[in-house]
Amino acid sequence: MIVADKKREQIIEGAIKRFSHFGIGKTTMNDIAEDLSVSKPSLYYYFPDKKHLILGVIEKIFNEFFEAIQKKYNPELELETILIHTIDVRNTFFQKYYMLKIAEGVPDLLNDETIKTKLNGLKDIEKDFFAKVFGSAKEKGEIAHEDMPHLAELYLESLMGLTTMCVMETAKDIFPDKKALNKMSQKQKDLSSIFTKGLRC
Amino acid sequence: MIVADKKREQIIEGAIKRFSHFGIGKTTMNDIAEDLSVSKPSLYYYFPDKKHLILGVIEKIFNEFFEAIQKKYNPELELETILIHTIDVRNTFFQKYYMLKIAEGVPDLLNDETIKTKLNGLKDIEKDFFAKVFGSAKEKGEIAHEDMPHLAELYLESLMGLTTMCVMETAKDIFPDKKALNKMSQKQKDLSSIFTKGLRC
DNA sequence: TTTTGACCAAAATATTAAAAAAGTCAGAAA
DNA sequence: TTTCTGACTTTTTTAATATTTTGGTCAAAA
Repeated sequence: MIVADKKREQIIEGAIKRFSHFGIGKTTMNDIAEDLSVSKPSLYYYFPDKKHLILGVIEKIFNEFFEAIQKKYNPELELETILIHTIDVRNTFFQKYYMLKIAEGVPDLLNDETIKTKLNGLKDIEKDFFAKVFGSAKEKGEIAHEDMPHLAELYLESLMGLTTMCVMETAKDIFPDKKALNKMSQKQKDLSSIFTKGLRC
Repeated sequence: MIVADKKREQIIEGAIKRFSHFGIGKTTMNDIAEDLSVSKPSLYYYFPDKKHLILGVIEKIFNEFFEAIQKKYNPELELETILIHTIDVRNTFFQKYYMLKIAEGVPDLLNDETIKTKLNGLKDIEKDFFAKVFGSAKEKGEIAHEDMPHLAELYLESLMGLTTMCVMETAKDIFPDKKALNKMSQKQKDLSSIFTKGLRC
């Protein structure tokens, strides 16, 4: 890796530490600079503004996420098992980076076009993964269905919906406890089980 | 109906008109009183405070909702059809009373114990309805499953999750348009279809 | 028993001043 | 030339305050 890129990575990693501990909204560029023992203008040498640093953080975390999913993915296994494994990876990341909650603290971050595009792109990548998983299950004769992208979107959105329900039930500014998290996870798996069976007919 | 109760109902109906037009947060007790051409203390003669008026509103709307669901419910029909009918009723109400968004505008209304209890109670009623529907489908041999309450909770929460996803995609303070609403409705129905099939095995 | 005008206290809102943060730049260090 | 920084400016947040609105009360009238 080029030296400049390495430095860029270090900054992103420093930002991730702060973000995942205090949230994006409560982290200043100075905080990050101090953690790395550099000056603020150094940060601005590598990133045009805070938004692009956040963008870098999002990208890095999701890459880590997609890698973890791919690593755990074994096409040999039956569909339901694959989905359950994926749910575990998803929720590990959900827990690890809970404090990031992109929407929170930085009001109009989600209204920003660049951020929205990036987020949608990442969502699409996850959707493509599930489309691939469902497609592979079809080839193996496990399920009978046509429109895989549509199926993937429906499944993914149902999972995310259950996650959101869990977050909403949790009091604001409080980390959802293990119990609630397990309950959520179980619901997602139960749904996956029924979902899988439903695709067989 | 006793005269006093009739007056109470009129106040609730007046409140509903305001609430569903401007939201709870933007509606004052004076607004409601003026609409009904009475004084504010009159309102307080029938309700100890605004919270109890809101409680009355919630109760009335949900009663209307449950009645509509029951009315459309025909145990003779097959499970999937029943679920689809129910989704239509649900979303009609969702649209009709979208402006109410209980959480919004009135910050700690959802933290209030009385409101939470009421809301949970209503959620339980809907859950019981679905448990009944699933139970009846089982008796008819349509599905094979044991824990109906659990199943009902999972299904209901998935529906609500998809609704929430739709709301989150909609820009703040803007009514979700017909297109988005239809898409949401379609997703709920697709999920119901797969869900139903998944319960057969 | 029901309703109201006049009133009060609490909460929301608007205003302003102070502090903190984002972002810039000329120039130093590597 | 590339990377970095101290000192600076500008924009946002936050805090403090005054002002208005709103929820809620009460004595008295209908």
